[in-house]
Amino acid sequence: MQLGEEDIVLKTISDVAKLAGVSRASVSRVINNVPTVNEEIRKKVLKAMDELGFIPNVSARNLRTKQTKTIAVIVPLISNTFFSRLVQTMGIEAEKLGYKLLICQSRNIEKDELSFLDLLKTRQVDGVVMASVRNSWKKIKNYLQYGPVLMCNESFLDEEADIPSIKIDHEYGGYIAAQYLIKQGHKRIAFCISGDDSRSGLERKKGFLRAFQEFEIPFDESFVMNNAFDIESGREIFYQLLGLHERPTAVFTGSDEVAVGIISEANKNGVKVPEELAVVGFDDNPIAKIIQPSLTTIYQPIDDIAKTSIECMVQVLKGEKDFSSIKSVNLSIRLIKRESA
Amino acid sequence: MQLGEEDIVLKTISDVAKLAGVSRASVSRVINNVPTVNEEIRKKVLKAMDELGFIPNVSARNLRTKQTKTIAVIVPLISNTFFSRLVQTMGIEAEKLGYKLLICQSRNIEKDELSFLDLLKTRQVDGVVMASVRNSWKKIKNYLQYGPVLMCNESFLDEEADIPSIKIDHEYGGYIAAQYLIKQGHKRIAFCISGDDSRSGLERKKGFLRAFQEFEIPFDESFVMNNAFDIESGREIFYQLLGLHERPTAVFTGSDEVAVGIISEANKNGVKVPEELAVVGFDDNPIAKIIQPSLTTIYQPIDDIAKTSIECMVQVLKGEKDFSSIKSVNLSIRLIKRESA
DNA sequence: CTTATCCGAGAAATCGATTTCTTGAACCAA
DNA sequence: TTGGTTCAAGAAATCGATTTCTCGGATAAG
Repeated sequence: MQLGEEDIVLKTISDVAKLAGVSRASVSRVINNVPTVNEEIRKKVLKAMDELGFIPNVSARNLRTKQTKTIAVIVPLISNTFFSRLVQTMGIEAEKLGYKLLICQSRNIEKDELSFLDLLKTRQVDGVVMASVRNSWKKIKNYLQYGPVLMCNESFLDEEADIPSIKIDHEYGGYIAAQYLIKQGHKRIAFCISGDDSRSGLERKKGFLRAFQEFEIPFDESFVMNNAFDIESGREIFYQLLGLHERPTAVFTGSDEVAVGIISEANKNGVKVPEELAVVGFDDNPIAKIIQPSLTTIYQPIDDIAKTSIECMVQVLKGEKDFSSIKSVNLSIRLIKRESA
Repeated sequence: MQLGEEDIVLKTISDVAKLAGVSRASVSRVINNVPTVNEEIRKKVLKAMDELGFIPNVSARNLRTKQTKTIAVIVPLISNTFFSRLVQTMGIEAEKLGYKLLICQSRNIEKDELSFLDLLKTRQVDGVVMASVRNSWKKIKNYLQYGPVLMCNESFLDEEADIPSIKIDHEYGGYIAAQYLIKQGHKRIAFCISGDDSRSGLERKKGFLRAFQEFEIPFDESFVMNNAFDIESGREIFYQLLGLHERPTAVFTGSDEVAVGIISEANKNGVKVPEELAVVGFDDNPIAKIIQPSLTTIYQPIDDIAKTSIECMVQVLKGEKDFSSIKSVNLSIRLIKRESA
């Protein structure tokens, strides 16, 4: 028993009704601002609520109204700066619109991802925004019947996948990065990806390869570097690049962190950036300007992605928009030229 | 009406009971693994649940059990790397212990902070971890009657504040930073703080000043830099430092980001670090190793702080520990010497 | 063989709101 | 005066679980 616990008696709507001398229904009407309620009754109820320090029990309301005013967002891990920025803006936007944001970290584990989607089934959240997808379309599809699921900066390669997505054009991002490097005379360009189950990574690769095709340059699959997701993995990749029998003259990473890890290690090993190794990142993270040489990268409108996703989800939840009518949107990106390439 | 919405009929415990030919109570017993339930009944219920694809409604359970298995954590903004790391670990730890973590961003707004504490009153969360505090002890105190509130890396200067805190010793951190710089011969050292309502910042300042006293060096209050919280503000502070009539030879910041902003701008302006301006950070963020020159900083055991906070909260919520019996803990920190000082 | 005890499962109450249904007063028209 | 509307407010049902209460059968003790 906690100290003072016995003193706390949470007041219910019935207590308020009794004190005000009205019915529970009337109290509920006052709480929910039903306009037809008589001014005198409203006053009595308000006074009673105030006297008792009444606070409505949200679980009871959730049960009855079948909604929780909560949106879940699934990300791999939140400490990655892209995701922390994304989730920060989503949280603020959700708050503004009267919703709570439940942040779920899947750690890229398929099973965990699904267990977070279960929040929909168990009615703990009203909708889910997936900023990370590892499961197949077939698995995800099943959840759509329980509530709206929105993709955020991710999508399915699967042609038949029919789900809206708020994202940037990753394919185009890969394309302009490769094009820029090729035009600077590079022919051996490495490509970094977090894993072969990264949807956005694969799309970037698609665009990347398209540029190679367009310029009729062959691409060597051994130049694909896996497990690239943070500074530390960037460091390791630098050494892998060194070890390749034909060393690439440039590298394109799916995140600024990886790029920074590579540059940092290059600096330590006396490999000159960009002369001996050009580096292009992705995101335009604050460290892109800090690192020396500063990082050429592809700017992503994170706040836009976040805001649009939440706005869209809330519109659906409020019934202002039909889920099936949501159009996927591609937000624009651009190459930011700095010193590293 | 959404497509297919009319098809979804969520099954309830009554449906399961009917199909299995048992009472609702028995179904509930099976769900909650009550050991006394007959094996045959258990099987029938399990089979029925499976057949119907039954998923329990959590709002109903929450209402009845008066708990939500959710912990709220209040942070200023999540994109700050310290807080994103903190919250990442908290989230994973909470998940492990069967709890959800609701991340609340106060943006250092007092009113918002209180409105998140209201989640306790409305029974939307079982407990609150405050990793950011702007309100006075008097205000916070009122919420303790509604559930456990734990401080995380923050505390009240107010002597009578009686609330447990899992934190590092900020005072000591400020002390060792100042001591280190003073021993290197610095006498004019600037001190950065996010604002004069930052509890942890004020504690660091206390320790910082203690070192000055110990070495009998006067401290000039004009060397206190306010509004220091991210890279950008670090940049601005660099120029403020330049503008001081007697330029400091060293600066101690409350976060690595601020330090990095200062160093970055120093590099651009040809001010040599550490020769002309020594810099000491706080946290040991990954960028501390990346920046050139690398950053001397004070290591904080973020994961420890996060894990301990959540473990502690869960123990209280599970009734394994009495809230009033929780002891505040000070986790150890240490100076990491690199090139910037 | 009878009575006391135990125990598992069903019946019913409960959590605290919202929402539907019902009622009676007020008002108007015939 | 009577019958028909209208409408605000009260009564009761409802959301979907958990938990307490109750009961009857099985077992043990006398």
